[in-house]
Amino acid sequence: MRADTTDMPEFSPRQNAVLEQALRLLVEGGEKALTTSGLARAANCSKESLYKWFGDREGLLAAMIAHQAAKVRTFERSGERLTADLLRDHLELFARDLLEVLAGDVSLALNRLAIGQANREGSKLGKLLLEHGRRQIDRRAMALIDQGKRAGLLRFDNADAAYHTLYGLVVSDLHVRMLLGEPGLKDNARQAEKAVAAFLTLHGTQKQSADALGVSAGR
Amino acid sequence: MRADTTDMPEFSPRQNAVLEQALRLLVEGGEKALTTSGLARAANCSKESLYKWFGDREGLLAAMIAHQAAKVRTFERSGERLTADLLRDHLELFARDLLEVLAGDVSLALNRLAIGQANREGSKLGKLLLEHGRRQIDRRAMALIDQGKRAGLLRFDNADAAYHTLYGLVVSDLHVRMLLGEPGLKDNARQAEKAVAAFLTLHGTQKQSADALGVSAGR
DNA sequence: CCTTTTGCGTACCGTACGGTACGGTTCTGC
DNA sequence: GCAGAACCGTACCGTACGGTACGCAAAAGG
Repeated sequence: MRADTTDMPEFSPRQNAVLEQALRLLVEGGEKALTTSGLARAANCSKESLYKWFGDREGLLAAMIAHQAAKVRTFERSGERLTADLLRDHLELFARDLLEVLAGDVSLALNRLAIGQANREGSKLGKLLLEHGRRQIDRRAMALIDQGKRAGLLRFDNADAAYHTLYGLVVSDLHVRMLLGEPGLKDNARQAEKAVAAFLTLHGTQKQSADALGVSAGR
Repeated sequence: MRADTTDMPEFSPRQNAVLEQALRLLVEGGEKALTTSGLARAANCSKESLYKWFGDREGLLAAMIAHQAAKVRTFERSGERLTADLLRDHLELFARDLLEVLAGDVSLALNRLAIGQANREGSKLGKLLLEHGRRQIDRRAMALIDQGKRAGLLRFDNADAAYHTLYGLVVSDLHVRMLLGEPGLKDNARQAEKAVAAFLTLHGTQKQSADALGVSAGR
């Protein structure tokens, strides 16, 4: 067992197919639909193999999280020079991607699963989900924010706090609402626009037009 | 059965005591610890009584939410004239209260319960929790924000959007993180300060000192 | 005083889960 | 071609849950 750098356990293709079925069951029917017998039936494998591969049920859940995290890769092309417009575009793209990811079926199902399991102490699922699922998108945003500061387009003391501000402006309580079963937004792009405009008002160095802040036509 | 105005079912004292025990079990051991047998044993009542009072398990959960919501009452003293400083104080008090409520044991446990149950269709728990648990605090904030606008201290198009902005600035992703098992903030008051400062920068009519925005010492 | 209601404690039932064991089959390495 | 591993399908076990039924004590009501 190596250090915790970037060693994905990387399951076999067969195991990945099984994990895919597991995710499907979880998305379709929630935690109660994800039983060992049901998964074995759906994936055409034996329960014995499940226990051999993943240890026990919690190991299976952890493997599902790792498997899903491995699928979501975020590109990091940060070569170009930043202008104010470019920064805004990238921030809005990030915001849209964030909203899309959070509203995804699999993401919601896994978060519900981990949250439902987060009461008793020995539940590493929550931590696992935060680390694996969030690290990618966090790093992308932090890189973008840092770049904006180095380019003189953003100002802040604490990059972490600035990122949390951006996150809050973009997501607000939408994530929890969706986790509780409410439908998502009708227009992610509009929400992204307004959130980024507010963020630039707070942390941008250039005067903002404040158009998208609240002085536009109907809601 | 009347209209859905404000008619709490209002359980008997005995039933309230049972619901209190149910909440205790839920907080201590999560959903899996809240079994009918366990509750009957803990509350010194019979399973038959449980089913007679609450119908079935979901009815019990709904009753728990209603019972908890009935305990959290928010005061609405809105007589005094608002000044800028007073508005800021009230906003910060609201933010601190919001953070405190969200971080509460019972709130977290009930949210985890409803979220874990929110996958399959027939789960009214999520909606119930949002309506009962959120309505009080939402109305308090909306009243405050409206008052601020009427006093000429705030400007915005859409009070709802402005409230969501405030909520996002205060809470960010903290709620989800706590639901996943992370510990809460060390200093709610500081977070409330910074969030309200940012909110006033966005929607206040007076120049903000920007002191608490990010140019202060330490993280 | 007697009757009716309410509710406690316990036992019970059907079901479904997590986890294990076993026989038979396919795949793999030599 | 053959031995051994991997694996599938199924059966099995213990347990624990949701929900129901029953017997009996205590309170409510007349």
